Amino acid sequence: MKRPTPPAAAADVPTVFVVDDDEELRLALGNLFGSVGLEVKLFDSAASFLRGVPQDTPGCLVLDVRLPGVSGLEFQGQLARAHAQIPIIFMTGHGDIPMSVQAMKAGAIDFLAKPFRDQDMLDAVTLAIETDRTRRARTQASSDVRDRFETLSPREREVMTLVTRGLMNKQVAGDLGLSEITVKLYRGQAMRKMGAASLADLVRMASLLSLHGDPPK
Amino acid sequence: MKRPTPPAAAADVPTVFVVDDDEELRLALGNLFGSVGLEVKLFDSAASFLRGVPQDTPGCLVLDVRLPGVSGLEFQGQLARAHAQIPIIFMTGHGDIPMSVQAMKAGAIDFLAKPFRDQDMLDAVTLAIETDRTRRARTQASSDVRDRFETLSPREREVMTLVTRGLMNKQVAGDLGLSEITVKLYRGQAMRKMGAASLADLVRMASLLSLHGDPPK
DNA sequence: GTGCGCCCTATACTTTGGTATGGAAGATCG
DNA sequence: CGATCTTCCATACCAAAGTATAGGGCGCAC
Repeated sequence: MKRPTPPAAAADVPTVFVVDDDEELRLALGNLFGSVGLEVKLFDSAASFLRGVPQDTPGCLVLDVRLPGVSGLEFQGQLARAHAQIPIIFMTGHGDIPMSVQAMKAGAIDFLAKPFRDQDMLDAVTLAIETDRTRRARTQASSDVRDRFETLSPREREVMTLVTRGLMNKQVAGDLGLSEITVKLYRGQAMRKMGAASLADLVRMASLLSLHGDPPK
Repeated sequence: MKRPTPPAAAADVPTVFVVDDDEELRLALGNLFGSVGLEVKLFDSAASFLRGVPQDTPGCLVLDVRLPGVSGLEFQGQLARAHAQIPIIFMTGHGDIPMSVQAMKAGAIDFLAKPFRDQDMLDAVTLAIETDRTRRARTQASSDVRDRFETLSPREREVMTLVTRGLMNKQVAGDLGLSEITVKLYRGQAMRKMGAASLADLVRMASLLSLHGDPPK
């Protein structure tokens, strides 16, 4: 199994991660977010952020575009490639339009030019955290199902796939070269292991797992 | 019924709609898009675009931010409110970062500062058209299902809802105060009218219709 | 080897699902 | 008023799904 079921029950209080090499601004942002009751962690570079945040804490990232080492935009790309889906809010002192557009295309929540108004930053962070919360809820729901699916034996998986496609037991049997009674057996086991109370449930799980195609977008 | 089933078979050749008050640029863009085999229509204002494009032609909108009358950004908002989901590519000569960010947040495909490279514009348009094509395919698939769902009688709809939720016929009967045989009757009729070959199909249609909740995002 | 899990089947039986046919009551519309 | 639609039920019957019990063969790990 991948996820150790109780993943250390990561503190689910949302945290704002600030990455900026300007200490003064860092502290100012720390105060700003602290003043509205948010948890904050400050970093002076992308590298130290990576070092300091191995766990999967919910929250968002407030990132300066110009950083020592990799730029903010490059860092965004790295995170994306690593499938780290933390919402990002950019700040910049010397940005231009193409830069902001690139960041937004890559999924940034916002892109603020310095100096920005405190309220704009707070609004962006609020939205980012809400976004992260929603995404996490969805992700976990589907990964629960995925975990259960992985406990199925190969045959059980095949049967589940065909059954949720709408085939009758005898058709599944034909396709897999089995007898109908065997299909019934695996079908029942799949239902039990997946925790599906009905075929309808199982079909929805199959959808979540994209067993047939991705249409549900 | 809403959609008259055969909706005049709208020409499905993608069209680039250009809205800019600078005639010189309009013509240049017309040539550019024409040279790669795209259909193009040119407009000098948002109003004339609205007048000239009542149908739902697939394609994308290349829009100047600064326009006579409403601004490009306002126009984007208007289209969104009117549920016109045509992908938009902005152009601007005097834009700034907040402007571009606002446009991107509102779903613009790209935001190009003038002067831009022809290739950048073509890339953006290609992506926009692909986006529109995908969205249309999805939309139509679900609206077909929706049309069929509307031909169901109220009872048939109720039965379909409960059945696809995973209830057994007898449970549905109990919930609705019917006899089981009646439920079977409506269930069968619903399947036929919806064109579902199996319960699994029906469940997927129910998902598309959000009969139980929106989870599938 | 012994145990265990997966794979597969069979017999036997119950419960659901699904269809067909027929009939009855109320609503709506031309 | 008759046509049509929706709603509802019954009887009858068959197909499919689901469960239980009992087996045998295979591969892997202890």
